[in-house]
Amino acid sequence: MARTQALPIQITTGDPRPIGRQIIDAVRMRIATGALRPGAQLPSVRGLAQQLTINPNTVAKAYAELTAEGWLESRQGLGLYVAEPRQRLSSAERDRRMDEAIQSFVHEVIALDYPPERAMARLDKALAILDRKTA
Amino acid sequence: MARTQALPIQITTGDPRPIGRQIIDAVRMRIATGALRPGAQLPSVRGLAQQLTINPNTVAKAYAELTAEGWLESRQGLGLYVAEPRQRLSSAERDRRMDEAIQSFVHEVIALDYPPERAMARLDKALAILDRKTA
Amino acid sequence: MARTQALPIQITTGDPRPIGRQIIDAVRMRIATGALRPGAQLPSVRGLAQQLTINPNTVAKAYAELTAEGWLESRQGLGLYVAEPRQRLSSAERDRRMDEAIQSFVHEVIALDYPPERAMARLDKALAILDRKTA
Amino acid sequence: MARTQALPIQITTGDPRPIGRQIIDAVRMRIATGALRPGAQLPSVRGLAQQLTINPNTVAKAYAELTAEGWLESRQGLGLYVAEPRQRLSSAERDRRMDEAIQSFVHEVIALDYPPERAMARLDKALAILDRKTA
DNA sequence: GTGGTCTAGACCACA
DNA sequence: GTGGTCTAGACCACG
Repeated sequence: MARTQALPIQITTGDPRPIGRQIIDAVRMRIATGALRPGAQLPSVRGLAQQLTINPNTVAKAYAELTAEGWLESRQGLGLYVAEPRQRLSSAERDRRMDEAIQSFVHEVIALDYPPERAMARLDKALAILDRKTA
Repeated sequence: MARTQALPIQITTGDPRPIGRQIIDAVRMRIATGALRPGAQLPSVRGLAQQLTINPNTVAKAYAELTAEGWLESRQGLGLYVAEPRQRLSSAERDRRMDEAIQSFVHEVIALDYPPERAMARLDKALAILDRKTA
Repeated sequence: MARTQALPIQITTGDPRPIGRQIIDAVRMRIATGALRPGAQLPSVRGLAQQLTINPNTVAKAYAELTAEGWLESRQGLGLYVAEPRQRLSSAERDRRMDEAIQSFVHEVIALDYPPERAMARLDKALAILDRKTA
Repeated sequence: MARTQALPIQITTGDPRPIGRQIIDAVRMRIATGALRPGAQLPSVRGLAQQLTINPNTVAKAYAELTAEGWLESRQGLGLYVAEPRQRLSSAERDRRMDEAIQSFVHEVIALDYPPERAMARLDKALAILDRKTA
């Protein structure tokens, strides 16, 4: 019955990502950093939609993707909960997709003519939030 | 393996990027790594379109974006040439866009539950191609 | 330009599966049996929706899931194509999902009090379509 | 490991099935394997609901479906008992529903690109629990 | 109350 | 022309 304290998901109009993706990223981030632990309940589709003043279908679609990816699990009629962590993708697929992310990042560094060392330094700092999930 | 002066731009059907973006990325990459030096001439719109068997409009649009970004300059009636390097974006804008790229990368690391150190190591290796432009 | 001959996807109102799922199953079946080979183009979202007289969004969602699962890949502005086969899920995840399917089947055999040997025989026959993909 | 006469029905939150279905499946399984024999009494609606800490309505609905299917029979004021086995569905209907189950299984084998022989082997093993009801 | 599915129609990016 | 995203509102199953 008790919600998991606050889950202040925010959407930003200035953000280039579609709002569904913002929700997905935000939820994954909270799980990865330990702000949302396995078993925690998520805000209801309708509730979050109302809070963010967006369409419930957009929230439902985001939750559906997170469920398909194994981050959440639905308990019929009760709501959605954070699932136990499990390895869903094959190593090859993970490496393939990381390859794409790396290529994309490299292309952006080039496009901005950004100093590679500085890019690495900033990225290293940004990844620090994942260091310990026992936040 | 060593790429020299020619510009063997390849487009890959399996690539998730739209082909216009593939061209842009490829040209910027060649300039950034020194494979294309300032003053070098690019293949004509029609020539490249024919070579890649794609729509000339797609090539023209890619070249237009590269020109707008300051990578290329057109010499009327002669064709497109690699421009002298210059700073186009403000520092603030560059930092803002690098921020976006970093956030995007971090989100992918999270989504894949990829070991951050390994991601950094692979990225570092990928960025090595930019180390010295005097290749 | 040329479509891959006929792709007579059918939806049945009597089918208990939602129509989106019917599309997904049908496309996967055609790929698995070799009726659709890697590189083949699929009917357009709007085209298939019109042919089946259903909403284009339903088709789009089905195609999106097939793309997320790695069966299809989209080429911007050109359409959707059958992707090269690749192993996307980890072995553990595949075994876990097969476990669920087996449990579900066993429960149905029990519910119908169906002779297990006969169930196995019929299933064996149904799986025969996968024997050689070079149909 | 060996299950005897008690009826230690368990519901699992990680199970994708709704809990009402879990109850139905569990009871049918126990009857099919002989763990529950004709004439045996089932836990009361309220008792089971309390034991599983779920809504009594859910238990009542599950029992109602099992009664409708002919697995249980109610003796007014005394409770619910396992019924004598009887053929409820026509052969045609049983075959039709087995068809659906088979199709569903085949679709999952395809979706997972799971080796058919291995799927059959695992299923055969899972069905072994039904071999002799005189366990 | 919860999520899951479907329909309808709009707007955008890409080619 | 293509797919991708979002909104709006309806109906169903589950608890």
